Amino acid sequence: MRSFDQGGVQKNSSIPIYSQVERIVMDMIDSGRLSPGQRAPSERGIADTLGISRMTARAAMSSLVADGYLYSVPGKGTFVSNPKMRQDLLELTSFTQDMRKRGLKPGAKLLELGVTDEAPEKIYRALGLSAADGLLRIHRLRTADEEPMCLETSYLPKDYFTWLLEEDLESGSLYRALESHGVELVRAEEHLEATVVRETESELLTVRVGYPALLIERTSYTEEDKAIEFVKSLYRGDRYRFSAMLFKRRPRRGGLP
Amino acid sequence: MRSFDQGGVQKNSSIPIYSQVERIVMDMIDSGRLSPGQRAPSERGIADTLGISRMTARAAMSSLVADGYLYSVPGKGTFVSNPKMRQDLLELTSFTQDMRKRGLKPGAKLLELGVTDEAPEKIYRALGLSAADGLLRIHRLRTADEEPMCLETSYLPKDYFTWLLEEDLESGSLYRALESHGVELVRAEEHLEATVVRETESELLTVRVGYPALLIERTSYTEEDKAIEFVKSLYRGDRYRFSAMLFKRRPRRGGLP
DNA sequence: AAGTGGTCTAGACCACATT
DNA sequence: ATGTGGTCTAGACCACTTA
Repeated sequence: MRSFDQGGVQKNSSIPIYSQVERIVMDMIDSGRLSPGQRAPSERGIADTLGISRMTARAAMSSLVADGYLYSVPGKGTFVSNPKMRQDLLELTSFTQDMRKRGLKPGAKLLELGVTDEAPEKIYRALGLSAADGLLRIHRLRTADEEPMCLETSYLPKDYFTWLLEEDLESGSLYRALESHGVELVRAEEHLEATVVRETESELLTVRVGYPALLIERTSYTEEDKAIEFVKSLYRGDRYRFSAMLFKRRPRRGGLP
Repeated sequence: MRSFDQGGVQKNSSIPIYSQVERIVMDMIDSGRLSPGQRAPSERGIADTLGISRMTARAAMSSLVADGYLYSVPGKGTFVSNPKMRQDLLELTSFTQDMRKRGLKPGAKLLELGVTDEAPEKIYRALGLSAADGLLRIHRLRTADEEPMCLETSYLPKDYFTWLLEEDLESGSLYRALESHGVELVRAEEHLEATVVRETESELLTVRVGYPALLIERTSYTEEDKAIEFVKSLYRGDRYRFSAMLFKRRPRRGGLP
């Protein structure tokens, strides 16, 4: 357990001990002191060195296994995963974060911000509203490195978010604005389909009519499963690529042995 | 804890108790005895009724929370998630399974099956091979309800899979064939982008040139992180829609309080 | 024989919600 | 005051791998 000598955990911190242990192990991975394929400290080793219970050490390691950073082999140990496998390929991010992660500078040009009564019925349904409810519509051209990337139209229930009309949505992220008002989106359902650029969109995206484009519809939810936002985004096909990691479903046992 | 009266757990089964509890709770959800939004049995309640430790009951419930079937609210209880939230929207499936899930009848027309020396360098890299290695190429037109759905080209390392040349890949699934030979793919990385149908593809997909299409590239891996298969699929834009569920990354605390 | 992850127990204290 | 999930402890037994 030499590798653990340097750091310890604070037992009376507001941060759970297992979280502190997760961080310690992640730091070992990120700093390269633990390489892919290499064996991570054992649960008992961590517990002894840090003076904590094995179950607490195990909670930390299990969490890292669940997130794909480590994998465990019964009888042998816990090992560091291949980096490719632990890429967060399906994280809920804002356009701003997404572009930054791709190494591009995000930007926005506000095209429309207002209240509307007319929207496809699908949108009311996604937000759990009736056609009588008002909607806030935010229409923006999103840029990456100052070049047009996508056309984005967001819909939110008007009643809760009228304050958004006062917000600066060109320089700041909509998600940041929501969070600073205590609204946190934790889940989203996305549907992607291929389409082509139409005349009204052609000029704004600076590509010719008929150019390939990715149409993404996203419905975002809070922790309490309340739908807050419906976004329709039209990405230039030549500039945007969507990545995902798929996993085979873990069979849930418990039937007949 | 009335709701638990009927079933019990077998303490000496080879199936872990927490797995049995997971199954019991899932059955309550699937059968409708527990509805979305409703409170699930408490950890202590489960423990008392089934005569197990609370930590074991908690392991079951935490697992169901992690998988999105339940969500917990500290101080209040654990509740059944909205069904939409627990759809396995990003499961690794074969074309065959995917179409069946969409209620369509899958089919395949074998266009080419053979060994090749010439493939884009990207494919060798994805499979961890060198250009000197031989590749198996399977080119198929995939249909759904007898209508063209996508053009699919699969590449596999030749050395391990020459037996595939004898396989019936029109009526059967490639994944099924692999599994029956002990090769199980458990993870895949997918990249999606919008494109348009070109002349060579137009006739096979029975859509005109310039029609929107979704290009999907998938690299599939075994449990041991060995890349087995690279697939390039061109889906008709009007027939195929890709769905995904995104989650906000759980912040990993542990820095300064 | 020693070490490992996987499972399980019977308690405990906390912050928070509800009543 | 009671019940809830969240965290933590100090043990235990098992099946497995490695030496």
